[in-house]
Amino acid sequence: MPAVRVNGNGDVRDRARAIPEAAVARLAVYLRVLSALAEQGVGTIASEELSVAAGVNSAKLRKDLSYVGSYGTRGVGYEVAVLIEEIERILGLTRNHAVAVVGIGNLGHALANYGGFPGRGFPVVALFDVDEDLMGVPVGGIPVDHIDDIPAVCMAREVSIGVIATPPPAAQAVCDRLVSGGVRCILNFAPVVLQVPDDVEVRKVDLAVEMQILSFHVARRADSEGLADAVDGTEVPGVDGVVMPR
Amino acid sequence: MPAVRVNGNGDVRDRARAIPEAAVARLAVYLRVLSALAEQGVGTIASEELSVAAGVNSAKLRKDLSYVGSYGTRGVGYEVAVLIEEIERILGLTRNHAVAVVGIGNLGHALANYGGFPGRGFPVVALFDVDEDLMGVPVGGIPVDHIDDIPAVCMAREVSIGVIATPPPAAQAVCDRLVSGGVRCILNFAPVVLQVPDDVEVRKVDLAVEMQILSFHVARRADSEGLADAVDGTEVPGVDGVVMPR
DNA sequence: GCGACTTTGTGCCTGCGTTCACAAATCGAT
DNA sequence: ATCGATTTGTGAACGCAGGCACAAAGTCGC
Repeated sequence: MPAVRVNGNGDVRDRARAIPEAAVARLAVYLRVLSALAEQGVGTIASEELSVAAGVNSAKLRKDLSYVGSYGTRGVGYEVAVLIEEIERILGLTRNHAVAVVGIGNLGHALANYGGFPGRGFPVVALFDVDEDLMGVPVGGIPVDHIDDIPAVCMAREVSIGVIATPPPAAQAVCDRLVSGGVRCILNFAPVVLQVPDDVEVRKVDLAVEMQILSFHVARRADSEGLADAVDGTEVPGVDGVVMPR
Repeated sequence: MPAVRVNGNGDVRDRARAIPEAAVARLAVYLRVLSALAEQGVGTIASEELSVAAGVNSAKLRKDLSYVGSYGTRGVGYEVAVLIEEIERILGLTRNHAVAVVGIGNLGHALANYGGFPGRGFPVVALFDVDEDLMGVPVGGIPVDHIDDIPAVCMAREVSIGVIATPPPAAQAVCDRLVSGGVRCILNFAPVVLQVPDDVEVRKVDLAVEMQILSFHVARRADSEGLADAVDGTEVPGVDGVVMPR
């Protein structure tokens, strides 16, 4: 995080910088909800209603939207079309972002076929794998290249987002090649902590971690119940073998 | 979120409650790194080294571990085996958690075949879909049931974690059925904001949102560069693509 | 045109998570 | 047995994000 900003007049760059990551994630959600509303022909919506649909507090929603700018009308609400446009602008969705997928296994295959990629605006322009048998084979219309060619191909096709869907051991090497190919944003599905230069942005999607977090919650619940029983003495008859190790 | 706790003496339940969600996610990462270390025959490790491998600050790592308990030896470090055991205990990984996967499309298929599910301990015990052609067909060894049977089957097989991999329109209905089947933890891959009772825990994995966040970062970079040029008037002629922000 | 009503935008407070920095604990060498 | 080196565990400070609540702003009805 850079130093404190003393500005008062927020130019675009400062404002963009200032948007908290959490808010950006929510903006993407708002955008989806708004798109659905637009399709239903809704022209205007109030923060209260939108916030419910997005599953957040209405004050938070308004604050998030204020990062984007002031596009609401007091006493009325927000114009859906305008909001969509502005959020897309902030998120950089008015421009296309070339995507490269590395690792054409189960997941990579699914990604490559995901028809233009979620939400559109993310054309897949390159696929990579180590498997010699896959070389040149078109998957979802794009031929697979060898991972050794990552830097050259990414550079040539101006890839801005790299998706890593390889087995864990290959991930770091692949990541390094993407970086040397000029890719500064990476989406990592491999269960590995990637080491990258400061100016590279990595987002990870980690199934195992998600499952374990849920496991924690399951365990926590079981603990509470178990202890509650112990504390208030309420014997729950039909629990069927739920014994707590502490 | 329940009310504030006035505790001061931390019994197990409170401690479990007290672990911040972010810390839980990191514990899962530490666990993975530790497992790798154990396989390499490492017996003891210091917080500093472990923190680097996990990509976090060493103070944060120690604090995270302190939520689990005091299992380090000052002047030496942590015993890998002990740490693994304790983290597994806290995350509830000493017990199996039955998983149900709903939506046997591209992703659902991949998940069902994921051999015991990431990291093990998460046996898939039920599969569901709407497609009549899939009924009874075994995928990864488990026959597919109809989504109408979700409540009954989940109840019977004591499913504790439900995974939603359906198209967006079906997600909420599926979710409702899982909940009525007693499932309290849900992993949602559908790009939809699920509405659930307070006592149900939902984690979402949203590809479109991840891509859009990355898009934001790409755009932010582009903006900075563009504005930097505009502001200081420095025309960058032959940069050949590599421009450093900052 | 004016007043009542609605809804935005935001200043301020609160609380949580991160980071710092140091005392306590342990080990190994002398 | 004592001292120095090392590393943990945590109290305290800090900073950021979330939530409340209200003033500003605009609409609609009369």
